Amino acid sequence: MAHLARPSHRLRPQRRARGERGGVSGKEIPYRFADATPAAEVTARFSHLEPGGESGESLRVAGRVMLLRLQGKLAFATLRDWSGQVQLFCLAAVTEDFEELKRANLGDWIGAEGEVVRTKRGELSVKVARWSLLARARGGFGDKWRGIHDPEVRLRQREVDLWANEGVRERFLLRSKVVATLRQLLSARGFVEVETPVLHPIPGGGLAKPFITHYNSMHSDFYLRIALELYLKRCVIGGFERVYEIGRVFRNEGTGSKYNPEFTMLEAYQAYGDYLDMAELQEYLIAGSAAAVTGGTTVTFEDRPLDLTPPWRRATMSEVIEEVTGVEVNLEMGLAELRRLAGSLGVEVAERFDAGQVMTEIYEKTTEPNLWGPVHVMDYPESVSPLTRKHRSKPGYVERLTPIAAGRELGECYSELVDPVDQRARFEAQAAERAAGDEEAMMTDEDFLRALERGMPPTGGIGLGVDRLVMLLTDVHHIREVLLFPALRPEAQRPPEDD
RNA sequence: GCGCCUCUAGCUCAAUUUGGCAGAGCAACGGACUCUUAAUCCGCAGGUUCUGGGUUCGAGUCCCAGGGGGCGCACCA
Repeated sequence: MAHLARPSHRLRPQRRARGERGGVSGKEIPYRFADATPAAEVTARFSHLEPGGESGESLRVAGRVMLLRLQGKLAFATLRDWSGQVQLFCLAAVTEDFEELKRANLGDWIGAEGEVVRTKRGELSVKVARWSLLARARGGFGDKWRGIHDPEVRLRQREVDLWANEGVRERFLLRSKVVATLRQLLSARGFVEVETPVLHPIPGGGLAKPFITHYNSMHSDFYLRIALELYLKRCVIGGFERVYEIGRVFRNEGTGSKYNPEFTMLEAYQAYGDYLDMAELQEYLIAGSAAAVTGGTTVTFEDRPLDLTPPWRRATMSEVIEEVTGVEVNLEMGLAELRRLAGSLGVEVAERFDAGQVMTEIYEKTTEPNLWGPVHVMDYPESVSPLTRKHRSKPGYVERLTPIAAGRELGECYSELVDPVDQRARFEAQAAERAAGDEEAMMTDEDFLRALERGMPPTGGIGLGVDRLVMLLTDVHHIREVLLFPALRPEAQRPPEDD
């Protein structure tokens, strides 16, 4: 925000002018305000009260003053709590400390007690007999009609955004419902929720650059987890046949409209299942979340309808590439031909890429953003999937499938690699990649290999990007809109206030 | 990291395409008002136009540099 750079003494006249109404300061702030009725409940319970009607029933409400309409010996305040809004109707002859109440600031928290009435103009109100100031608000909270649009304030001072701007609280409430719904849906299928370490001695389970931290008492560096996978698989080996975790993972990457360095991942593993079983589970979770928060399985995204009703179409990577580009692409044609095709499609590929990496690059650049879907894209090349089991019938491919909706990858489904010998070979291939300069390649995890040697049954796994799912369901196009406190550059040093 | 855009009152925004006294609404402050709904009305304040430099008789406006912010690209989910 531009004015942060301005010397503070220039701001002082305005700072002084704001929030300086003195009267309410005489009120003592109580330690509690019990038994408040939520505004939404007041609205519902007295919906049949006629204009001008008096309910004869007194109750207490509490919330934040959003608007004040002062009218001499009358005053109206719009009070907002978590559930909704209700009007306070204050009369000089009825309301204790009436003159004090008129000096409330916008943003103040107030608790009030009085009879529920409906005004002559039809607004359901609490006719305030007694009231308490619960908190004073100081500082500019934006235009009362248009709110605050400065992204710098909205994101760095999210508490302001949450109450000053329409729809923001609702979006985060919806996010909470989505997460709760995912837990219910998984629980209904017998999945057990566990919590695994965030600090990893070796970052595994995905391809990404990790954050490094230091554990003093162990005199060694640890990594913030980039995935949940390896510990969850060890739970399966230990006998948790259906297990999941919803947790934060961390990847040392730039930010963007779809990227935040920490994000919330759901991973679930199901013994005796394969990637097709997991595709069904994905649909169940995604469509179930949509139904829980929107009432249906068709959502609107970017003004286009998106029907998430299961079952979704399944198509191979080769099929969808050909549909979108008109060009046939597959591993069988070999590295040289794949490179030639990539060039003709305008896709740049690194020197060290093998056939599978080139094919995946072509898919991600040309095809995925153009798949409205929803569709499950299946049969990925083996070289880009080091923890996935080889395809049962197609050499060079693995049993991996990604649910795509609105051109976005929402998650992953796998037939998990359960063979310790194969797994060791994949780790060694990754080590070679790493030696060749790929910072995202995996490190060999001997603990995990030893676990696999204890015996892992055929297992299906899924990953689901919770943030992206919420974006899809709320029709927002920046991940910051679904993260309460997104990663931001540290705030510019503000000159000290000298008053 | 590279490209494009942007920065005016506490907030939201104006300020003749092509330089000519920096404005409005809301908020704040003082006042009026017993049924308001972004209440209304009267009054009063509030500005280093992000910073620094340049061109010019004159710069919010044009040029250069720096800073904050946004959006694309790239790595990634």
